[in-house]
Amino acid sequence: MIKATIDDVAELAGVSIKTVSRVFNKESNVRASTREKVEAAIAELNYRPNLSARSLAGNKSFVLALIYGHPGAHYVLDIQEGVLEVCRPQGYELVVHPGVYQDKELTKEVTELILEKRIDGVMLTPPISDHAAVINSLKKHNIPLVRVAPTENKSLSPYVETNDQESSYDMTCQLIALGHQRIGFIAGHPDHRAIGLRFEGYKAALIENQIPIDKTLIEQGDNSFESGEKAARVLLALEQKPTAIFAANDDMAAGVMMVAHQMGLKIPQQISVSGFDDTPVAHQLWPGLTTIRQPIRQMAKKATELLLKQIKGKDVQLPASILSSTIIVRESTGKANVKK
Amino acid sequence: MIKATIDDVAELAGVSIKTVSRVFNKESNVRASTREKVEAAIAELNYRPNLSARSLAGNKSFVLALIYGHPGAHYVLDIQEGVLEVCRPQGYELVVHPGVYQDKELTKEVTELILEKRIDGVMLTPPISDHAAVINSLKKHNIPLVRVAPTENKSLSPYVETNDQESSYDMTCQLIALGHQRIGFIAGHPDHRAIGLRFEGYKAALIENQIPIDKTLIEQGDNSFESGEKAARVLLALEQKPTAIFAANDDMAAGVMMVAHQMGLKIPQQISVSGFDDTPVAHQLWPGLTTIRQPIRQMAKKATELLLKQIKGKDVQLPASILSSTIIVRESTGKANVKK
DNA sequence: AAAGCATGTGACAGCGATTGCACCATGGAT
DNA sequence: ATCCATGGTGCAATCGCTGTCACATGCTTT
Repeated sequence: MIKATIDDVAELAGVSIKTVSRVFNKESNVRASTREKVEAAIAELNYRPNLSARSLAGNKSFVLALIYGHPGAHYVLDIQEGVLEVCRPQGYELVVHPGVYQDKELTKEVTELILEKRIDGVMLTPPISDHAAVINSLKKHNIPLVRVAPTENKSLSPYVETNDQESSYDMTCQLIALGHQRIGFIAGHPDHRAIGLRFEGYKAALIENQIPIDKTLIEQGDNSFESGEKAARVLLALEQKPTAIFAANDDMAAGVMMVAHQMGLKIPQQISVSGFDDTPVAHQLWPGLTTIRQPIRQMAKKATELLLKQIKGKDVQLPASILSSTIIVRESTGKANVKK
Repeated sequence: MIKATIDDVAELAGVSIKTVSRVFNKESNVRASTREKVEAAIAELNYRPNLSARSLAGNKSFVLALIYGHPGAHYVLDIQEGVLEVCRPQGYELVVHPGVYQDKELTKEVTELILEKRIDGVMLTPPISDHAAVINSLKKHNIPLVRVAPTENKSLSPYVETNDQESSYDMTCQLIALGHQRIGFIAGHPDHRAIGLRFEGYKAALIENQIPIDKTLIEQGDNSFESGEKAARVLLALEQKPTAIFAANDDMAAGVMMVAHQMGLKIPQQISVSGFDDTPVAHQLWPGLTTIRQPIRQMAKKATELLLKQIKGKDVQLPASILSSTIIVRESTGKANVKK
């Protein structure tokens, strides 16, 4: 099956190639009857335009780039598949690029990629969605940009986000409602600003409930399992142990559970644990981890729509949509075990 | 920074564009002095050929496709990044396509993708590496193909694989050495043939050690955590319980551990558990899961090299390289607790 | 009835590379 | 001295599409 070209279609339909082009690109000023003729010819020949020719002539590539940091394989893959789901049907292809936030070369890497591949639009995921140098370079080259969950300079580009802060506020309130007063918090990696908001939610809930914020209950993690373990060892060695620990992501929460198990603490009877992200590990742990699920795929889909709109020259309004996360209650949280 | 074209380079170097093209494509019959002049001009202008133009004229796309099934996010992402690491420096881009093995449309989907995007080469990962219809279609269209861990029709294309069977043989032997005689096995999803080999390794080890194969100790799973749970409930309810359970992947092993915990069985004192894959969950479980680590990224890199060789018209010899997996011993396995 | 204006369509020139072929040196074989 | 491979180089066509612009056509408007 050799591919038909625009000339074949034009000949079959008895029009010029320009008209075929117009029909294919849904331009206006084509008579309905002509359009139908052309469409029939397209269908009959199973015509697909040659992408390279299109790009070359039109100076577009029909390729989007997804620059991702590494907040976890499921997150990345979910985003990736969400993007594909939206962009493929619209004739756009996706190129992925794993980037390291701390890498000095990142900006150069991304810029080269964009220039060489003539990328039409770029999506940035956390933590790179807050990478100022990358964003600036993209803006300078005038590349349409959309960001997932940025926390800074939100006016620089359209974006999508979730109500992380609110969710962690809710989660904290829920723990308080279970009778917990000493709630430990393990913060995420400082580079990853979106995760930082989770800490704000925690604080807000304590304040709202007039529980003093005790700095000894707050540990800095870096999103890794190991950092969760380390923080848990500190928190659970306190004279006045917390009765609950809220980790800013599931991996760190898993670390907490590991330490609790090793110390022979019963979850949730002696210590409640909750996480954030609802990664698969959350329900594979024992007991199941109470956590917060983000609508990752939806965010990606929404973001892709915003990006394509920009590319097509439509105005995109800020601020972009906020999608809601959900608390998933499992067995790792329970009533506080307060000594009388 | 506006991109230089081949004409700019030719002018600066004082040669024709044809010669620039020859230099860039490392063709022969260029005088060394000319080559140097051109290379200097390329460097000075920071010239990068326009991909679209190259594709159009040369009828190549410089794009590879990775068609992946879903054996787990880490596996997929590892493969993906391994491929990128090799193909990018050689000027090839990657397009990813999540495919569902059971999807009737998969072959059509892949074929369309290949035809529309003029993909230069395709990589298939398990379980799609054994999808006969997809492979046939690719062969029919004469697209260079490489497969990761195929189990059937290995002569159809170059491939890479690991010694899954041998590793699970080793793992089983190790359990036997710890005194286990009743070793349960939870098999993987039947579509995923590579995982099937793991069962063969288990059987071989038993036979070698003259332990009768007891069908009641063998359960069918489907790679999911839940199927591991279900299988474990059956195995651990047996009158003659196994003293160890070997699951064909980590997720199922995690399910086993969950059930064991729920039943109050101590791991590994009362029941040893081992998995396969060394996914992150393996060391986040408590106790840490003894498992087998595959060199996923290396496989991807090797496979990409094989693919690019084919594309460039070099002969690739079968069979392809076998990379070794490693047993990772953690705390979930221990001496058998045999009743006297 | 003439002018003006949208609407519909096609001819043709690129886009920036590759590729086939012609051409010119050069040096060894005859 | 002549011829012929052979290495080295350039001209011009080509890939399949889009964008510009000119040109028809049919309808209002005066």
